[in-house]
Amino acid sequence: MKETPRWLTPAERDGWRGLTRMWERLSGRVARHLQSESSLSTAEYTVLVHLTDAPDGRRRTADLVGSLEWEKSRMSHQVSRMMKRGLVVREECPQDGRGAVVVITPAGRDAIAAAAPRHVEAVRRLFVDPLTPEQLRAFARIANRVLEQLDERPM
Amino acid sequence: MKETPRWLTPAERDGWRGLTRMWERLSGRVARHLQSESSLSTAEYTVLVHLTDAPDGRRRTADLVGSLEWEKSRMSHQVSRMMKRGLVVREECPQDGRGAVVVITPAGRDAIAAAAPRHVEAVRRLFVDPLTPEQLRAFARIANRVLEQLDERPM
DNA sequence: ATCCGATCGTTGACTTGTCACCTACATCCT
DNA sequence: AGGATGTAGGTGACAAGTCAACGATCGGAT
Repeated sequence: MKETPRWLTPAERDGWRGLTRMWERLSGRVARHLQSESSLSTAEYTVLVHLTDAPDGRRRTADLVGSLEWEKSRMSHQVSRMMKRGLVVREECPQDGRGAVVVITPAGRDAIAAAAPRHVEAVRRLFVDPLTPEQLRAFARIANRVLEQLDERPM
Repeated sequence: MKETPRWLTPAERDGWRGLTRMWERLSGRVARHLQSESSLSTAEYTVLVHLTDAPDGRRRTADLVGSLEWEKSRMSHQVSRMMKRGLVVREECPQDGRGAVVVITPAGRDAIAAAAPRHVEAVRRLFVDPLTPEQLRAFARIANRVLEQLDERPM
C-alpha cells in the first residue's frame, strides 16, 4: 500500500519541462553550429578548451575526467577518437606508471583557436544576451543550488 | 581581419557552465534512477507519458514528433526499440496511407504506472524542492525567453 | 486525370556515451 | 618482502541519436 505520490504542480512542471526543452534545443543548436562552422563536436571542443587551460597543453587523463565530470571510459574513447583526427596525442606519464597524459597538437591548437570565437558568439546570441544580467545571476545561483543538492544526496 | 571576439565575462561564463554542468549531472542522475528503479530509459518514459496523455493511448507518429520536438528518424528508431520490448505497437493509420499510429500496450501502461511516482519523486528531490517557488518561476521565465530566442533566430 | 511538391515514415551508416569488465600499477599495512 | 586494496586507464558490446537518402502517399494546381 503506497502513499499517493506528490505530483508536480503546473508551475513545477513548467520549470522541469522548461529545463529539458531548453537544453535539448539549445544544446542541439550550439552543437550543430560548432560542427558546421568549425568541424568540432561539443565534446572535442570541451576537451580542447581544458587542454589549452594548462600552460603546456598537457593534462593527466584523470585530471580531465575530474574537471569535466565525465566517466573515465568516455574520456578514453573520446581521446582515442581525437587522436585519430590528429587533435591530441597520448603520452606515458613519468610519475605514474598507470597514467597517461593527453597533449594537444598544433592542429588541435589551430582548431580551437578558429572555433572559439564563433562558438562564444553563438552561446552569447542564444543564451547570454537574451537574458538580463539579473536573470543570468539568478540562473547561476539556481544551477549551483541544484548542483549542491546533487552532491549532498547520496540518491 | 577579424574583430576581437566578445569573450564571456566571468558571470556569463558561470551562467553557461552552470547550465551545462547542471544538465549533465542532473539528467544523468535522473536517467540512472529511472533505469535502475523502473527499467525505463528517459526516452521511453517520455514517449509513454505522451501516449497516456491521449485518452485511448494512441497517437500519430508525427504528432509525437511535434510535441516532443524530436527528429522523426529518432522517433522511428525509438518506437522500433519499444516495440521489441513490448511497450508499444505500431498500427496503420486509416485516414492517411503514409501514416502510422503508435499505441501503448498493457505492459506499457504497467511500466509507466510503476515508474511515474518514483520518477516524479526524483525530479522533486533533485530539482524542484531545492529551489524556492520564486526561483522556479524565474527559471521558467528564463527557459521561455531562451526558447523564444531560438525560434526567432534563423541561426 | 496527372503532375509536382510537400509530408510521413523507415532504413542504414556512422558517432557518441554507458556499462561491465580487465590489466597494470600504486599504496598501505603487517 | 608480501599481500590486500584501491586507482588509472583501456576495451568491447551495446543503446541511443544524427544525417542523408529513400519509397510511399497526399494534395493542390493545371
